[in-house]
Amino acid sequence: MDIQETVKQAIQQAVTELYQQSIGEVVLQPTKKEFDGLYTFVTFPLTKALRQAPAQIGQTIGEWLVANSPVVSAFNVVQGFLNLSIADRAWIDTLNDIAANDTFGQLPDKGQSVMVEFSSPNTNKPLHLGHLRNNFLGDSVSRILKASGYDVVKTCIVNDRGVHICKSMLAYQRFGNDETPESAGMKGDHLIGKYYVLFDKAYKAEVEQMVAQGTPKEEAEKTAPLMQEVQAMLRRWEQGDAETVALWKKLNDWVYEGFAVTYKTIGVGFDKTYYESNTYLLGKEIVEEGLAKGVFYRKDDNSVWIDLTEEGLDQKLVLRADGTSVYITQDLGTTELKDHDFHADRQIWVVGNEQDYHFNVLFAILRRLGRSYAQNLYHLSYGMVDLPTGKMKSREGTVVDADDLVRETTEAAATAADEAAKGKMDEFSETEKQALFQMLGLGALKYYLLKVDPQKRMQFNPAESVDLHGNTGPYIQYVHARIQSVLRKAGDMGLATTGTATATELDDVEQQLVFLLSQYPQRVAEAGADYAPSYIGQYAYELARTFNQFYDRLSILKEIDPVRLQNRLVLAGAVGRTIKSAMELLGINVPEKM
RNA sequence: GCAUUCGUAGCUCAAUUGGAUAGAGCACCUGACUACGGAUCAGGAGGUUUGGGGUUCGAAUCCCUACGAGUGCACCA
Repeated sequence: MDIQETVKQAIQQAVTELYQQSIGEVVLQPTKKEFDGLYTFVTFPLTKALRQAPAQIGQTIGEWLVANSPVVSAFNVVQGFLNLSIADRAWIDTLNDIAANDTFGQLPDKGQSVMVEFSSPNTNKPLHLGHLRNNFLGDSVSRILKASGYDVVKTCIVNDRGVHICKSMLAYQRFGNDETPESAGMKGDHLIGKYYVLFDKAYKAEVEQMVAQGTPKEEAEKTAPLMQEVQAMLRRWEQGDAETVALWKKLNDWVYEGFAVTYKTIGVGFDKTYYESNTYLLGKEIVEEGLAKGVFYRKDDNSVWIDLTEEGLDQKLVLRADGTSVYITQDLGTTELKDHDFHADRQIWVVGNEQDYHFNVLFAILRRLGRSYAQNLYHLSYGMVDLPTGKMKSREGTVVDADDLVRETTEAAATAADEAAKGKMDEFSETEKQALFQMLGLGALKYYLLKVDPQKRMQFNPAESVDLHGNTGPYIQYVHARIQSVLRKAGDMGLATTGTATATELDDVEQQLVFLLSQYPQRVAEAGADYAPSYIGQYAYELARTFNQFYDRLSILKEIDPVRLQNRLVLAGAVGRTIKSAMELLGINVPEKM
């Protein structure tokens, strides 16, 4: 059993014996650095039940613990805070348990499955910075849930049909001259994005001209010839017109080829991909069902609605007067489809917070319809990414392209390595170097986007995102490389780098390191429960930073006492593996050398 | 206008969910290298947690209010 659990039970027993009362769940917090001890028990909440002053309770329980618990070695009381020190022996046992555990951080199987939907791109333009936050979040949350003991299914729903792709198709038809990704020397997604921009320009010019000739702006936007043609094209697509469908397939395939390259580079993938062209007609049967159940109602014009004012929401249209479906109708259908396909115990959507209202409505409708899975749906809503110059706006060309960004961070890592590596990578081949630079660049980028609480809006500062110092991905990667270097050297010296630590005493910073290691499974569980990769990022940084302090204050290989030396090697190994594990939960790889 | 999220050091973010003197990084200043990897470490300076009220042993966190910002309020997706 771990130390924390042992201490909690000892406190419960102490209260029972000393006060003849039982308290509920005992909460321990890490002791603040300026005080002695590693665990703190707050006694204020007990004053009423135990009818004693907080400090007195702390003193009484503390004395009992030192006398009766083998793991508690000392205590001090500050006001209502009981700070507990733990015996070195207990920490060394803990370290050995961790070192011997090949799957440390992997929590027991929960026997439940979770479906995580993320990425979900449109096929009319390449991925940008906002998509990266979405992809990294979805990927990391999937990994964390898996480590938390869930069976995870990663899904993506590609928005491959509709007005937006028709705009690119029309522009390509007009101005494309049969250009291909090969002939243009562009990735397919970028090529199609180019035509999307071209459409927008031509369309705006038309509208402007009409306005100049006296047409009201709103009317011009609707009746501009290009817009009319796009609408006509969408209708032809929906009717299955062969030529239109062929063009649509050709352009979408180019986009998928481009996306595939990006996904491969950033290390993200899916177990199942849905295409909206296959699912956009779903949901109508559910509308029929809702009408029959009286959950929906039909207006005179034949449109179908639901009244959600009781839930604090509005009246919402679920089917148009002409019988066609809207966004929410589709989502009702796809949610049902996903449930049918996988029967997951929970469905999660990683979607930006601009759609908070949409998901409130979606979940409310499914509850009204009495779907058994409706209680287990969760919208992982994340904040927008701003630039130092303000919001990203595709119209104003201030969008940061994902491929460009990954390339730039990789180049920045290469530049930095020239200055910092000082010959450590001399034996690397050119491809090994490139692989390392990409690992570091991506590590910097992923860590930068994941260290912030997902729910919060965040600012993207390009200079900070490629920084290698301080609270960054490469800092943590560096510590891993550093540990591996020490272990390699120890191997060269003929020292055993695995095995059991037999020391009886620990330095403060060693104790602190083992304590941090022991917290890892709990942090994984919390990150899973809150869908918060940021917890893992902060943990990895704290562990790496504490290791650097340990490394600076105490020598490993120059330690003359063989018992202490062995202890430090086991400790370093365990820290290295835990850093690697934590970074994997963020989708970040760590190097052996850098 | 209605709904909703948010406001913490110069900047970017934390704060174990109501606990101790609010912590990190960047930037700035000062120290430590013929090194177990200095892509590091140690120290300094930097705060009325947007303002004002309230709840209690205790508030950045909960409630009210003012101000400021984001997002949503389509028969688009």
